Amino acid sequence: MATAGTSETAVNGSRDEEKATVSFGRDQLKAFIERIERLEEEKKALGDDIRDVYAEAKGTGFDVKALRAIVRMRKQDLNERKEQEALIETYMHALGMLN
Amino acid sequence: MATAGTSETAVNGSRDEEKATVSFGRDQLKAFIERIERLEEEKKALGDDIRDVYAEAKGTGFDVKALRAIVRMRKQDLNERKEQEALIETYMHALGMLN
Amino acid sequence: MATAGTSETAVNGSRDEEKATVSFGRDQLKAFIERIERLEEEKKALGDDIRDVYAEAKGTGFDVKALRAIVRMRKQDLNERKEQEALIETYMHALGMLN
Amino acid sequence: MATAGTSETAVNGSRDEEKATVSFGRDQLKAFIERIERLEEEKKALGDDIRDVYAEAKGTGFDVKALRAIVRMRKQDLNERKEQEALIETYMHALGMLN
DNA sequence: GGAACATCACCGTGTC
DNA sequence: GACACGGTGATGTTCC
Repeated sequence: MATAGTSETAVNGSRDEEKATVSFGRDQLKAFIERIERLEEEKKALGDDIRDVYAEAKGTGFDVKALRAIVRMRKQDLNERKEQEALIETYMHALGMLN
Repeated sequence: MATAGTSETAVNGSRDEEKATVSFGRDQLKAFIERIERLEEEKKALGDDIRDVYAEAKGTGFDVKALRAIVRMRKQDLNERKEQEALIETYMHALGMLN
Repeated sequence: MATAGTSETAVNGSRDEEKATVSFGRDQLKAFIERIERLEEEKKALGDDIRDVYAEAKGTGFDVKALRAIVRMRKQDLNERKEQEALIETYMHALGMLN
Repeated sequence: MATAGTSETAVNGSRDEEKATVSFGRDQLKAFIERIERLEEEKKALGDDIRDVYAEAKGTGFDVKALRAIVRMRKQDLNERKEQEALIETYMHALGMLN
């Protein structure tokens, strides 16, 4: 199949058909771009909301960095977390940072 | 102000008040965490939607990498315009034309 | 003192003096910019070197994420680290993530 | 491949070989950490140098914010040029003019 | 599974 | 000295 949005000359087909195809490709492209941009705006808005919540929590005395750590850990699988911590301990031990 | 979530003994106030404060801190913490997690879920869902749109566009023959480039550039253009404006402000300030 | 690089007309002084001042300002600006850019290049190069070392370590079987954690911890003051961890534990406890 | 730093028992090989391997792992780990820390020190020193240059420029009357803006823009110009070239490649690819 | 890319969090700096 | 911003580094994701 031809790549959408390209302007390679069709071997067969009338000029009108080609024009219609190209136009359609352009409209389609525009539609996709707009859908994406719309979604990204909403996504950004949510990101801003999250920032605001952290800010609000900070305003009531919570430590943002620690909050983020909590959220991160809750997202993480328990086993993963333990494995990672064990590995770090191993390295620390090798470096004499423990004991 | 004291850091929320710590349990240092208040100089004044009954034990009950303290308990209530700690409990309230806990509830507040839960509330913040849950709000954040809720928002992050929605954000993730939007990310997935965006993915889907790209996938759909790809399915109709568009080149995803090029699409991403277009979206990126349109975003950069906006940013740059804002940056330019901010820069003009800065220069005007440096030249003593503001303030 | 006048702001360097600005072109406000000096109240006293010949046009030649002014021209010389402006030129000097320009040269000086150029010099500063170049010094900064030179230093930033070197800084970037070191950043790249660090990346390379991590990559090499990874190539010999080390876990990069854990290595980074180690480096971070060695940089951090011991007390700081403990405080942060204690705070996180407090939050985790409040959320029933411990016990 | 086994993760470096773990101490899983080798299926073959004497205990001595294993010990040697572990020790080597430790030495290797130390070496990597130290290389990284050394590089980070140098990097930090350069960061300090840059700060000093800005401070010096400020001392001779330049507006630091404006200076930073200039440096930033010059960097962006470079990046953009590279981005443009990459973009052209992408488009050519999308149009089937490459490959 | 590795490389490139986009996003995100952290930190240093400047400001008020 | 707290807040805001910009720069930088790290993480997670996508593509090959």
